[in-house]
Amino acid sequence: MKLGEGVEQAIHSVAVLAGLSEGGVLSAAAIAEFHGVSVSYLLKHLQALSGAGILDTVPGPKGGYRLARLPKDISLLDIVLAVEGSAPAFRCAEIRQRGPNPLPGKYFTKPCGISAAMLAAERVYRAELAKTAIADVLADLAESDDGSIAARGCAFLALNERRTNR
Amino acid sequence: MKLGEGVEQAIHSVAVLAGLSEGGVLSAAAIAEFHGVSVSYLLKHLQALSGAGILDTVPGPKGGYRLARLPKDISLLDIVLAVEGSAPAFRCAEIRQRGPNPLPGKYFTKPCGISAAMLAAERVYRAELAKTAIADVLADLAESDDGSIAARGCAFLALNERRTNR
DNA sequence: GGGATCTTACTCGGATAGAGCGTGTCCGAGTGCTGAGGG
DNA sequence: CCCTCAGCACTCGGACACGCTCTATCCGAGTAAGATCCC
Repeated sequence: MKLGEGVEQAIHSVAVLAGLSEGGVLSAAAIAEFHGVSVSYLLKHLQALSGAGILDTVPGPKGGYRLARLPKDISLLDIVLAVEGSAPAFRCAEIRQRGPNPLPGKYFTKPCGISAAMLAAERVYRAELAKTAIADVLADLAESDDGSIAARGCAFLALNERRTNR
Repeated sequence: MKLGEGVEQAIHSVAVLAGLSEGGVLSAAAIAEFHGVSVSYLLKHLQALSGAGILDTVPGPKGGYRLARLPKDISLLDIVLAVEGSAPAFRCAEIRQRGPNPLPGKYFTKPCGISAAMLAAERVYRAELAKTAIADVLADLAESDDGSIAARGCAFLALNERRTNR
């Protein structure tokens, strides 16, 4: 029951990317510097997000990343699944079918009740994450912020945002 | 986002232990054989359950494990937390406070909205697990079972259950 | 002066080492049973 | 025959290697910008 550290980096990266204007991109190096993390490592997760269709990439000089969808259409679940993989956390190995005197498989047509309960809890978890979009997170932040955090973000964007003709 | 393999073993072990009669115990070796898993490894998790107050241990020859509470008072969450630890899956490292131009900490009195959303989802997950008790799992199994699975379990218990005077 | 072309520098992308944690195993401490010996 | 006591075998408990995933890093392929050269 542990989430990798890259999840936090990925979510924050998406949040920052949500702040740039139409047609603007941000290089991975800039995002990494803003968060004080390793560039190479952040790239790994940005690539995962790109592969999942959450981010678009612009290659070449003056290239970088930008959102592929609107912030309101990117949920936390999308990001978590892209980075951590979509495999369920609980995997039933059907150990009840092992042991010295295993029953024929026909008696185990119904999935294990334990597995069902665990997966049900996981569905609830994912549903909760799916309810929260990046746009919601930004809205909550703007509400509690007196302007300082937003100002720092804007200053960073003004310095590092790149316009692209595509 | 991954649960250890021991969680499944632990839950099934508790389910088996729920089937023995008042005052009966089951050795770790018997449980491991029934599930076809390593004895030494299962012991690790049984000890965790014991330390969490879910199981009682009876030392010495003819000793073993038994439930410390009624099956209806043991939730899946109890078992998962005992085996996996109670630390939250998502840990906020506050990377938004890092980087080249960090703001003073006083601007970050409110917890990170991202962290709040992730932890909220986790609370929902745990609440769902807490709703399901071992007794519920056994009841569901008895409902879909034609008797074969229960019969195998009873045969195993009759062979390996030990009476203790304590 | 304008346009095409070549070089160049910068970007992302995938393949490659190292660390931490889960997995699997082992040996030691503790305890109740069991048998022998004495009363 | 019954009680006491010592030995013992079996149990759980904690300490010890191994493998895999996550973390962190490097080098290579691709591309658009910019300078250069020709018309």
